[in-house]
Amino acid sequence: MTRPVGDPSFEDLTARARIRDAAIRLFAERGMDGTTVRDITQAAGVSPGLLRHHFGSKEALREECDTYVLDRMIEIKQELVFDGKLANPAALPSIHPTILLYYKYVTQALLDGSRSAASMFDDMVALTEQWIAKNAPDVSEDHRAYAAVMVGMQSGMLAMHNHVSRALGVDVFTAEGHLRMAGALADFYSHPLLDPELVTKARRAMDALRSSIPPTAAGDDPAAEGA
Amino acid sequence: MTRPVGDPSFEDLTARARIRDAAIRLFAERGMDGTTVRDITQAAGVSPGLLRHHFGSKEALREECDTYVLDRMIEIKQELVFDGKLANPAALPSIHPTILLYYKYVTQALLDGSRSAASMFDDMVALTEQWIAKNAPDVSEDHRAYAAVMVGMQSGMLAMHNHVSRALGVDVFTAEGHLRMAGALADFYSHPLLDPELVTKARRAMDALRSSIPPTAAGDDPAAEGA
DNA sequence: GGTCGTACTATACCGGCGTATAGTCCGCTG
DNA sequence: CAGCGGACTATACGCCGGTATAGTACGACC
Repeated sequence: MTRPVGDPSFEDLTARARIRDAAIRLFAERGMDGTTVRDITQAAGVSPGLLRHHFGSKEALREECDTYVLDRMIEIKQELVFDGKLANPAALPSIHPTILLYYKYVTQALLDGSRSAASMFDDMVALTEQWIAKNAPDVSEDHRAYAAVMVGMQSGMLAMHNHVSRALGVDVFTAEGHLRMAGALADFYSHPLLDPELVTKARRAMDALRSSIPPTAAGDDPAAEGA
Repeated sequence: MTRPVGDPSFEDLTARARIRDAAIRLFAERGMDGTTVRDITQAAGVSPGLLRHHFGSKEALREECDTYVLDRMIEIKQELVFDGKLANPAALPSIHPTILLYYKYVTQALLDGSRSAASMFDDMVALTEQWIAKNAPDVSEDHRAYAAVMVGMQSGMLAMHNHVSRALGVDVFTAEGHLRMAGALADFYSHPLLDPELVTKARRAMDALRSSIPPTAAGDDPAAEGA
């Protein structure tokens, strides 16, 4: 009831920090819209008014959580790189369990339309594109699309974490589940699944289609939804 | 204002069908929680009460939309396979633009926690697992995880469609954008990105970690959120 | 032609939401 | 000790969500 705090550093168990931490956890779990101000303050053990007093609004709190989580993430990663504790980022969560929560948070933030998370996404795409250009330029002719798809798939898989977890029988946001997922991911990256010839044949068919498609398409187009 | 209908088959422009179609479009666009009953009925050009009259509740409407979309999807795919119009499912959207809307819908349904969509996900994982066991058993030792990750990545990437689209400069839910995405995806499947030796080395490090991890982990664990 | 069922509207209800405001407690400073 | 400011609570306001209900228009059937 009265908020079980784990191991907060001493000067950080102020009510303000408790609200922020509760918000991060709840935003990560249920998303921004799925979390009410009252949920947060109840989890933090304070009154709803205090949230407004400290943060002004729910939106402002969200932005503060965004920057906080993002800062902490790069902080943790740099720290680990400094200590040289690991070469493989996939193994990171098993060392620093809090980062799994942050992964979850950022994933949700992407779905919720957070601008900070979106720009982080863009940064990752840019970095991936550079990495490909330098280390594996032959994997695709369209480096940009390749990078975007890769980042989108990785973050998207986390967005589907409950379904993936259900299929796996393990929560991918636990160290154990995350490792299993990372293992499959490694296989994915290292072994070609499809025959390249078959793919180029398919691509040729796609190219043929591309020229012959009607200009209209679905999506947010208000027309063109048939029965 | 009064609902621009595209090309509904005649007996299907009943108000009931209009409500369903509007709901499908709005659910796909904004998700279940982001769409209000009044939004739907306004888009369908009817009064809010009529939704309740025909469907009973918003939740019941959602379920009907779910089954409708899923049925239509397999119907369309079977039809296309029957006609032999294509061998490559990635090119499908350019032929049948409505299916892009359905893709979007199912993706959102997965995020919204729809049971029908979840069981569709499970089916796809099972099918993928079988396919791998038969056609590419050497890509991984953990066929289940590989299949789950693969399906999760594909559907998840669509969940991140706005971010991927932003990075690409094209909406991936248009025929043009979808083709570009599919192209990158094909590269992804056909060319190994990482050196297998490097991966097996990383995997060995992961195995070492797996035995030495603390039993606790983040996620929905109420404790263990540090400062 | 009366009645009955169905499609449909108008409007009200109730709860939960984010937010605003008034007020209390309390440690610090002059 | 007076008072002042920040942390914090209690409570209320306005809005909007899904839902419920009463009522209307109209075609079908006996």
